[in-house]
Amino acid sequence: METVVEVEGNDEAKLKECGIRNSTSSLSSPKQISDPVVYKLVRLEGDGRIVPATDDELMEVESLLIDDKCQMHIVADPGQTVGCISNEGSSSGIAQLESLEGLLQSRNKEAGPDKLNARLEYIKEILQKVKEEQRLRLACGSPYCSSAYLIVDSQCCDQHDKLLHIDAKLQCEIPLQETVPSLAPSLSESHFNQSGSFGECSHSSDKLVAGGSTLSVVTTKPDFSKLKGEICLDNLSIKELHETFKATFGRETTVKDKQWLKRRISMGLTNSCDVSVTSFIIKDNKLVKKGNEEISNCMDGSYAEDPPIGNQKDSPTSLVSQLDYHQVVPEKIRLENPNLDDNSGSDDHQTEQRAAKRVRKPTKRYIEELSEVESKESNGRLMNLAKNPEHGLISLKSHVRLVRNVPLDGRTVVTRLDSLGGYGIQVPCVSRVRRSRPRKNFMALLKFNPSGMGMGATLVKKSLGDHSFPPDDGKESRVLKASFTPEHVHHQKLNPSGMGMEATLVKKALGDHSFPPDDGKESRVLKASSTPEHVHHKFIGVPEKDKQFSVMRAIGLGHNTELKCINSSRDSDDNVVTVPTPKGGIRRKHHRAWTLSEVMKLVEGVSRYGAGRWSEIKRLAFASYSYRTSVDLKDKWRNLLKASLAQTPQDNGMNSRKSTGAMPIPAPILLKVRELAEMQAQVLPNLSSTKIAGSTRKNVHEKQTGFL
DNA sequence: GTTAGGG
DNA sequence: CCCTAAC
Repeated sequence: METVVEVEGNDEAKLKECGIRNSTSSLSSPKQISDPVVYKLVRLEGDGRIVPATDDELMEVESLLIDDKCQMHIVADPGQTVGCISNEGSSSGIAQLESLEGLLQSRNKEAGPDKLNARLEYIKEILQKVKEEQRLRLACGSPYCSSAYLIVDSQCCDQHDKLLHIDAKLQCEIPLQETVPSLAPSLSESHFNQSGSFGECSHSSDKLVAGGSTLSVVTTKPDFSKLKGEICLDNLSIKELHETFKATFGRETTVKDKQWLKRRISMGLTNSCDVSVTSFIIKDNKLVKKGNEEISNCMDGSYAEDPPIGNQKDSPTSLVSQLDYHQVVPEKIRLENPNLDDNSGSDDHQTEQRAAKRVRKPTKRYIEELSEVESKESNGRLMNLAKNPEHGLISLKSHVRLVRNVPLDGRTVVTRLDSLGGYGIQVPCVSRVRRSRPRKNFMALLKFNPSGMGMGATLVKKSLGDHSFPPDDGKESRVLKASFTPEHVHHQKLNPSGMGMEATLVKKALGDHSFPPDDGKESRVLKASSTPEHVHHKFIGVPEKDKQFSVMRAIGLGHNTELKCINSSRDSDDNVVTVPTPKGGIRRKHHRAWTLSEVMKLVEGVSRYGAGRWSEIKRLAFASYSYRTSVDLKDKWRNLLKASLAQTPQDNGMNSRKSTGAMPIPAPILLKVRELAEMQAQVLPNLSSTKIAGSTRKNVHEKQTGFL
């Protein structure tokens, strides 16, 4: 058998190429492959010798690279080990490939001090270049900065070093969904799997190599693994490792642990590059598979921790949030690259299922909340810091995580000057801009609250013209809810009322139109979330002109009426916002319980037009129910579906939980719901079978007789 | 503006 | 029901 492998002819040149090419992410470019200096294609003879590759082979490789299946163009010949190897100083490229490991070791032995120094120089250069590239890339808005990078970041538990590279990381604030070009991950993925020496958290390369059938990809993907761990660093002395470390991180280390050093260095290099991800597999919301042991390695801190500086341990919370984060990101990547699961096998099923669903990126709220948590967390640590300056790095870590969160959103990164252990450090953080509507002036609101520092203030805006309140306004009164989340300690100082201040303003819809709706819809609920920061701002800043708009109006208009209504849930008439349900819960007043006939109409509509055509259904079947929006229909259908699926197994006539207080939905209807669901569920996957589609959900015009 | 899905 | 991202 013959195998084409890639041999680098010049170690240093290769390194340069790594930095540049990596950052440009231009893969599989023929000219790169044929770069006479950097790459040399060779053929691996059956006896293990390498001979120069022919042009034909070269072409073949190119085509492989272009092929989008190239991710696994790996030649795994039994008994033959090939690799993306470095054959430094030997352009002839003849080497014995007894095993990749052996070769690499021998190669390392060749590396004298001079070579090492040169390499270190290039490490620096690379870091520089990568940073530059990333910076440029950011400027151009190029999406190539892989989120993998971020994952790497969080994946390896110890992060405080990364503070040194914060600026580099900031370059990576690219919206998540754009981060994975279809081709690149494939390549890098497999490549990554091969090299296996990913960051600190991986020991798998040992196993890979030792395992016998070592694979390799023919790829132009820059491979820092050559620099990493088992390869370059393996045989370095502690001192050399220290040098490398310094070159990589820009700081000294006193760590004597070789293993640790190697991992740190390799991670440092890795993080500066466009590294592929997915040493993790997400399964059942847990990290499993490849990442398994690596993760645990991280967790036990034996590898990832920085012994000398390190009193720090990852707190459970930080760990959790890291994992949590993983759940968000890699899944996305995996979805876009189903191939990546090739060797995971077990969760193919899940992947398929998930692939069917629309992928959502984490919501702003999620990010904000996460950020908030971390912010608090880090602040708490800051407090400790005062007493225990030695622990400074802990808070550094948490702040670094903030950085990590930023790019998810593509949100502007702001930095705030935090005082960490006496040092002023520009710490990037999510600017928690309030969402949606401009914030209302809560302070004004509070003035009306007799309790002053309201733990909670509720204003009920009474309807002025109740009778004229149209039942089918569509939008009914909604709640203005403002919650203050205490965030930073010093911020709390600004907030005299202290903690947990919450104000809820309920504004009742006005029958007349003297009260223009805030947003075009009448008395829509205004929900604003504010941190004490915002309160602070209110004191200082000039309120936007409409900032106090609705509240002021609410207060002003309501006059005494409103004050009366404060905290007095008057359910006497329909002015109230909430209404108690039979079983003690409360429900929005104007919630309209779904009547049976409505449900039936809905089911019928779905049967006719298909689930998903909510607007269609709304228009045609619910024309007279103006208070039911298409979203309502959708929600209701969802609930019905859930109910039908949950209930049918046991097959009770009615919902097993009648205590719900909700109108029980007759079994027949639920059955019908499930039927429809199944029918349409079958249709959706195979788009090819148009016949079924036509009969069930397409053909809106086709008037099937309803089911009811 | 609609739809899907999480909260 | 609400909200928000995806479409």
